[in-house]
Amino acid sequence: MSAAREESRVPGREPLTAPVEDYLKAIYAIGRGSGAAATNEIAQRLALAPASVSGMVRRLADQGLLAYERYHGVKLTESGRRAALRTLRRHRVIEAYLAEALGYPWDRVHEEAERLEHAASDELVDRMAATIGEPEVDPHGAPIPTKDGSVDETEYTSLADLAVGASGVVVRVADEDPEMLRYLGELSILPGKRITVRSRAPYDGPITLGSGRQEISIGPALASHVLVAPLADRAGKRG
Amino acid sequence: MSAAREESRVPGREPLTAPVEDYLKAIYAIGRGSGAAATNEIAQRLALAPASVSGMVRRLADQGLLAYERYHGVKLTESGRRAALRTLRRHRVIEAYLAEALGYPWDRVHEEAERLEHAASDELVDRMAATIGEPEVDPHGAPIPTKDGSVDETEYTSLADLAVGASGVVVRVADEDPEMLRYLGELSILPGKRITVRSRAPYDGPITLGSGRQEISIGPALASHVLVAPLADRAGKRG
DNA sequence: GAAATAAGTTAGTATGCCCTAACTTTTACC
DNA sequence: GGTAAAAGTTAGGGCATACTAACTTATTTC
Ligand SMILES: [Mn+2]
Ligand SMILES: [Mn+2]
Ligand SMILES: [Mn+2]
Ligand SMILES: [Mn+2]
Repeated sequence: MSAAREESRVPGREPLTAPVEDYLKAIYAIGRGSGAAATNEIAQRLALAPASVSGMVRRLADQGLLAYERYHGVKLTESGRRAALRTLRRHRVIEAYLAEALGYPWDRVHEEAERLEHAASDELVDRMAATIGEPEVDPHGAPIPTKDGSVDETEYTSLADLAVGASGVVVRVADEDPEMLRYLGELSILPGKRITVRSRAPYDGPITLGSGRQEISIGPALASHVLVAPLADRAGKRG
Repeated sequence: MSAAREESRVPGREPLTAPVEDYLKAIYAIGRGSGAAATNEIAQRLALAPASVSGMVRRLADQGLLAYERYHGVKLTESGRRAALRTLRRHRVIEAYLAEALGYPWDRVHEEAERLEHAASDELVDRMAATIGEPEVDPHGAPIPTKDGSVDETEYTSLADLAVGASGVVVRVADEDPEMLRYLGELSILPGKRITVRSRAPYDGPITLGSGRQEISIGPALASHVLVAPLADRAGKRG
């Protein structure tokens, strides 16, 4: 009868499980900028059956991490967003630390971080960040959320969308596919690299790029995974 | 009907879960030197109900990790022992790395390692070990198993068992209780320290130690958690 | 060696997270 | 705006891991 005897249901006090953290990250990534995330999209990202997502999403909504409207997708609550960003910070600090302090190649940090992000304490993550000089981006150029939960949400243009003749600086590449990362490395399409779109063949044809003094040609599927900060240069943006 | 269609039951190929790894470590620790581990003792170490241990132990035996005789405890099989030592290596390398490379205080490495040991890949652990110069012991003096699964199993004397007048070098202290570790640190009872037993009061009374040029007095409960390598010195071992 | 105690097991239940199959709701299209 | 396709949910399981309560086996004690 006394309230003190009841299950103490302070939401957000108990540590989240690894699956829960991965759901929140996925939902954050899909709905970045407050959009809603669809069940099927979550399922695809996490390689789960849609039915599994329906179940989990309901539990997360009960815990106050999501706003869920049946048949209409989910959105992170403020509490869910904070949790997502905490995991994202862990993930990216760990990636940066592995690359910087332990010589991990950039194509293998993601997989390792995907597990460690659920096991590392805040203190460890903070020590890692301090040791490598508080980096602002991970090895793939993704911004690292701060401890207080803010993050740069600038939306960049993909190389696939950059106009012919335009130039940009590579700011970020997709981090999940090791083979793709190795290939980008070979082409030295790396964060910081300046690139100009020379031509684009029709019907999803190859995109020819000027990078340094070489000319390289990539498909649009690859180009779409490279984000650039456009530069206003001689060629302008007409295309 | 074809054997190839059957569930492929190659034992020891699928990665072990965190609980399983912790069971194996506990069983190894209890039965070090091939003794058997009792259900209640496993339960106590892992802070679980004995009934839970009965259940888990059966599954582990089915997987070939344990030899289990109902009502008579368990022993690690060769495969179980290998798995236990792999986890132990991870745990101890991680502890050493946290202390050495990230400035973690020795009283907090254990808890962090207890989680990371299940998430770190072999490659990460090997890189950590290489980075800090392939240490042979963790920060509490426990020997680090090698990659091929061998480990120094020397049994040391506890300070509680050292004869009055005898001296020894501290080789290892219990690693689980942070408060105890902080206290030992204050007393500078650390691995490498040379200590002489000056006197021992009866009825579990205090043990007086000479350490450096100071004299300190500790209870037998604490002394039992400090392992020493006895020195044959002037005082000898009579006591 | 029988009774008392300690140790260990089984039965039954819970929770988290996943699955497939069958159903319902939404949406897209003519 | 009715129907087909797509998207999403529910129903019904499975497995791993834990718990408590009740029972069984082993050990200790007199
Ligand atoms: Mn990543
Ligand atoms: Mn993850
Ligand atoms: Mn430890
Ligand atoms: Mn552990």
